[in-house]
Order: sequence, then C-alpha cells, then structure tokens
Amino acid sequence: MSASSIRARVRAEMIDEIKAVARRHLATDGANLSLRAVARDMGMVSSAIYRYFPSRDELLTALIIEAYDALGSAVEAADADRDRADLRGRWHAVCRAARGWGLAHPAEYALLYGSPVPGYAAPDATIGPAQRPPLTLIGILRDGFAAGRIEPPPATEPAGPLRADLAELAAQLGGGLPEALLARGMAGWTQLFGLISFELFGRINRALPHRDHYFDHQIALMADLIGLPRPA
Amino acid sequence: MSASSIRARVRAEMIDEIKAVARRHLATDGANLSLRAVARDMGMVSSAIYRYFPSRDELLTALIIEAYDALGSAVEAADADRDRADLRGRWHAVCRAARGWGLAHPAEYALLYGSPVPGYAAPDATIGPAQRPPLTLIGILRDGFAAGRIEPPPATEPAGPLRADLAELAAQLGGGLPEALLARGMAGWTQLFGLISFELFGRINRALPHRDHYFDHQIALMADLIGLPRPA
DNA sequence: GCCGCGTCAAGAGCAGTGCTCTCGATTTTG
DNA sequence: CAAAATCGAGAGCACTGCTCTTGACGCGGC
Repeated sequence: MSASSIRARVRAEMIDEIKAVARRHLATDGANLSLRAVARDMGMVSSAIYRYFPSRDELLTALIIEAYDALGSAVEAADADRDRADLRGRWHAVCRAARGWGLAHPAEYALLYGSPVPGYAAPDATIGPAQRPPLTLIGILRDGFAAGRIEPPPATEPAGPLRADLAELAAQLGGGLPEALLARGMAGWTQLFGLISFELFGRINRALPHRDHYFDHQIALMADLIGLPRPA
Repeated sequence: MSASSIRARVRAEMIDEIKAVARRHLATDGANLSLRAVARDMGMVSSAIYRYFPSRDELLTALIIEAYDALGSAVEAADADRDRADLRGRWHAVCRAARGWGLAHPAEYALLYGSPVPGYAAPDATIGPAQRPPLTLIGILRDGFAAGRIEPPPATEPAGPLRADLAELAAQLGGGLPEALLARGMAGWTQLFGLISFELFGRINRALPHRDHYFDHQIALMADLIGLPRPA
C-alpha cells in the first residue's frame, strides 16, 4: 500500500499543482493572490480549491513554509559546499546564496520578509524553517569560535541586561558563543536581510550599478566586524 | 483671497479628514485598506471619496508621502537637537528617533519599508522624502569627515568598479566623503532599517527582552565600524 | 459484483471590494 | 441672476473570499 491508491495520489498531485500555480501568480500579484484566478488557471471552479486548502491564508502558509525551506536548503547547501575551515568563504557563500535565492524568487522573498499581512498570524510551523538561514550563519561563528580562529576587532561590548539576554540566547544556541560575538553575528544577519530587502524593494541607490560588488563588500565589512579570519 | 471661500476650505478639510480616517484604518487593515470602510466611517458613500482622491492608490500615495515626511522630520529634529560636534550622540539620536517613530507608527512604517504592493509604482514625489533619513545619517558622516574626527578601524576596502560607483555617489552627495566611509555609512543605514524591520515584523529573537539595549548596542557597533569618535 | 460511504467538482449565492456613471442639489463664477 | 462647476448619493459592474447544496465518482466491505 505504497499509495492509498489513485485518489490519494491525485490528491497529492492536485495540492502540488495548486501550489505551483499559486507560486506563479505570486510573482505577479504578490501577497494578494486570487484563489479564483488560481482555480481558473487550473480549469476548476474556486470552490473546488477549498477541498485542498481550507482558506487562502492556509495556501499562503503552505507557500511560505515551502519558500522558507527552499531558502534554507539553498543557504545550507552553499555552506556545506565549502571547506569547514574556510570560515570567511562559508560566510560569503551563505550570504550570496541567500541573495541569489531572493533575486531569483523576489515574490517569495517578499512573502517571507516583507511586511506582515495584517490579519495573518504566522503559524508555529513556520518558525522552524524561518530560522535556518540565521542558524547557518551562527553555525559558522560557532565553528570559528570552537577553533579559536575568530579575532574580533575592538568595538563596543554588550553590557548590563543585554549581556545577560545574549548569554541566555547563546546558551540556547550552544557552542558557548561569547555575548559580543553573538551580537555581531546578529548584526551580520540583520545586514544581510537589509541588503537583500533594499535591493529587491528598489531602494538601493541607482548610483551603484555594480550591485554584486556592493553586496560582497558590505558582507565583507560584517565579516570583518565579526572577526572572521581574512584571506592571506 | 486667502481662501477661495467656503468650498475650497471644506475641501481641504475633507482631504485631511479622509487621510486621518484612512491612517486610522491603516493601523488595523494594513496596506489593504478599504475605501468603502473609510467612507462609512465618515458617513459618506464610497463614490464621494473619488471627488478627493482619484483612486485608492493615490490615497495610499498621499499617506506614504506624509509618513515619509513625518519620519524625516522626527529624524532631522533629533539630529538638530544635538551638539553638532557630538557625532556619536547625533548618530544614536537619529537612529533612536527612526526606531521610535517606527514603533509608534508600525503600520505606516510597514507601508514605507515593507514589501512593495505589486501593482503599485512609487511616484516620483515619494523619492525625495524617502531619502531624508539616510541623508541625515550621511550628514553626520560629512560633518565628522570635514572635521577630521572620523577614525575608521581597519577593514575591507572597496575596490574595482565598486570604488568608482561609490566615488560617483559621494560626488553627488557632496562633502568629499571617501569611498570606504560612504560604504560603511550605507551599512549603518542598512543595519538601522534591518533592526527596525526585524523588531516590528516580529522576527526579533524573543530571547532578547531588552530591545532598547539591543538596539543601542547594534547601533553602537555600526558607529564603531564607521569610526565615529567614542565617548571618553 | 455491488452498494453505501467518503470524496470530489460544479454551481448558486452572500457580503465585501474598487471603480464608473448618472442624477439632483449646492455653491461659485461671469 | 443665470450659467457653470462642484458635490453627495445611489445604482451598477466586475471582482474577491467563502459557504452551502447538488450530483457524480472512486473506494472498501459484504
């Protein structure tokens, strides 16, 4: 009973096709995609969609989770392709992979990291996949710290209640990351998100035509701030 | 003829009231606000709104411009309140003002910096107000550079075509900013945007309850990277 | 084999949306 | 004062998400 026979399989295929068509509409309609339009494209009637997704929000949620997983996989694959000891290479590879995925799937990126839809509350199923990119970055820091190969330049140190917060967060993440290093890693993740968002949402300065170079440089700045060893 | 008499004045008042009501709806409905709902709240019929705004997008544009101006004014006021020579104080004041405005007006912030509405193309009238916050930050760098009081820590230097792009952009901005400094300033602006967005859009780590401290620290990190003189 | 059960697509329908047009009423203008 | 411009209301169109009902189909048990 590898397949609960025909019905279950066509159902799975239908769900996949609905998601594929919806993903296509997402590219043009953005977050406000029309169930009816999706149904029309499939030669169905709108009410038939509800056999597979209880609401439009549920369809969006499915797309969001898939997008998070796609981004996470791309990022983790880029990381895995690099020599574990090449910390800076991994940092750049991960950041470039995230940017590349965003440029290739702008609508899905906007769905993930754009303004939240007012009535829509992200289900718990999304928080896991959503953390894969930042956790990949943190993993690089963890490896570097464990190897004693991170040389952070002098800068403001976290203090007071923030230090305690960071310590607790570091404990949850494991690896014994110092508070200051964790904060700088989060700055790197924030910078990465900001860079991609600015570029995708059209607020990057048009006076910078060489966006690849700009991105690489800004990412390198954050790697410097973190203290990833610079290439010889 | 200070007033083209009654009609012109009530028209202006109507426009203001429509924007005020729409702003209120924005807080709950987000970007997809309903013209009809706004009209209902004003005891009018939806078609009457079209006497004042030719379309929903035009209403949104008006709100966007007002929001940009409000944010820009808040940011510039925070900058002006500080001693011109207190570069780091100005940096923090500007960043805090931006964050404060965003926290106070999350829906409007999302309208400005969230994912762009698919069919909506930002009119030219928005690009001027939109640049006020980053230009304020750049102004701090300009003042600091002119006074020779910026001591950037060693880090990756922009090179190749990026350096030329940055030089051209710096020339447009005036003040003779070095390429590397401009790039770091843009990193600061990117970080600021990312910090506020993460916090507003709910992706800040719940393990960091002291968000004010976190924000201040991350902003200080960027000030360090830029080379703003540290307090004694 | 066949029959009841569960699943499915289709259609009608409801409330809501942006937007257009027309029609009287009011105000401004010549 | 009359002509012209402006205004609010209402009807209407095409669209949306979603619900409910109806009839057709595949499924597992007898």
